[in-house]
Amino acid sequence: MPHSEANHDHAGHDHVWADDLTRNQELVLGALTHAHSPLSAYDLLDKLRGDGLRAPLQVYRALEKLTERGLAHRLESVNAFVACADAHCHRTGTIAFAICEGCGRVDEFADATVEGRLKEWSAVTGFVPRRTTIELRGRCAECVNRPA
Amino acid sequence: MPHSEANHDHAGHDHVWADDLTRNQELVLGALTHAHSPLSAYDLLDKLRGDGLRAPLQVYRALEKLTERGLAHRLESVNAFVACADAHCHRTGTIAFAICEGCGRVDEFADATVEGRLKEWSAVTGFVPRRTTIELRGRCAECVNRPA
DNA sequence: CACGATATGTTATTATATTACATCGTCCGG
DNA sequence: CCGGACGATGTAATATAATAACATATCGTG
Repeated sequence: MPHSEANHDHAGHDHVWADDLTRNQELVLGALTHAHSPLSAYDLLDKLRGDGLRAPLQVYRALEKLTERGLAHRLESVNAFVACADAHCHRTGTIAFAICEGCGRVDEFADATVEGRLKEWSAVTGFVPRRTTIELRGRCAECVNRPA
Repeated sequence: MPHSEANHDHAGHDHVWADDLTRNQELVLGALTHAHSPLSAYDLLDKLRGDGLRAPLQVYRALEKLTERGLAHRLESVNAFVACADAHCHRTGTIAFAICEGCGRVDEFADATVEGRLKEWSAVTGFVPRRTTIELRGRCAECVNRPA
C-alpha cells in the first residue's frame, strides 16, 4: 500500500519524508529519525511492535529500501542504522561516520580529499568500488573526559 | 601453553610467526595466511576442527589476540578476517582494505593523506578516534569484467 | 611451592541476518 | 471486467555471528 499519509508540513522542502514511503518504511525511518543513537534491526523491531511490526524481515526490508535511497545509512562496524543527517538533499558521494562510543552520537561527514585519494588508489589499481565504508569509532568531544 | 614449535626458518626475519603465539593462535593465523580470501570465525572453526578446535570461542579468542597485535585484521563490512599483509613489520597507522567481491582478494593499503584528513577532522571536532575502519567493496581489476 | 595472570575447554545463550513460501494490492493490457 | 505482472507484506523457520558463564589448566614469578 504505497502512499499513505503524505506530510508536506515541513516549511520549505516537501520531500523530507520522501512522501512515497511504504508504511513500514515510514515507521522505520521515523524511529531512526527520533533516535539519538544508532539502532540495530532488532532495536527497531522492538520499538515498532506496538505499530504492528512482528518479524525481523519487515524491518530488514524497510531498511534495505531506505538505505538504497540514501534516507538511512548502515554502520557496518556496529551492525546498526541511522537516519541520514540531511534527508531532504541526501548526499551521493562517499560518507564518513564518527561514532561516539560514549553517548552513541553519530556525525556524518564527507571529505572530498579522502574521497579523491581513494578514487586515485582505485584508478591506479583498477579496482572498481561498489560501496565504501569509512567509520571512526571513538569518543566525541563531550564524552572524551567521561569515566567509561 | 605458549611457545610450542617456534620456527625461525624464514631466512632473514625471525618474527614472521611472532614466535610466541599460542597453539590456537598459530592454528588460526596459519589458516588465515594460507587462505586466498577473508575467512569468518566459523570458516576458521570448520577448517580447524581436524586440529582439535571445537568451539567458536576458541577461534574468537585467538582472533582477538591476533588482531590486537596486528597480525590479523578484521573486515567489519564482511564479518571476516585476514592475515596482515606484512606480518613481520606490521603497520601501526590506519589501514584501508579493498575487498573484491568477485574473487575474495583483499588488498591492504595505507594512505597518509587519508589518514591526515581524518585526523584533521577529528582535531577540529574534538572527536578522539579509537579505531578506524576504511573498507572498499567492489571488484578488482581481474574480476571487473566477469559475469557476476 | 603457592599465587596471580593468562590460556583453555565446554555448554548454553544472545544477537544478527536470510531463506522459503503464501498472501494481498495496485497497475495495466486485453 | 478479467487476469496477470509486479511489488509489498506477513509468517515461520533457519542460518550465521558473537558472547556469557563457569570450570580447569598452565606458566612465570616471588
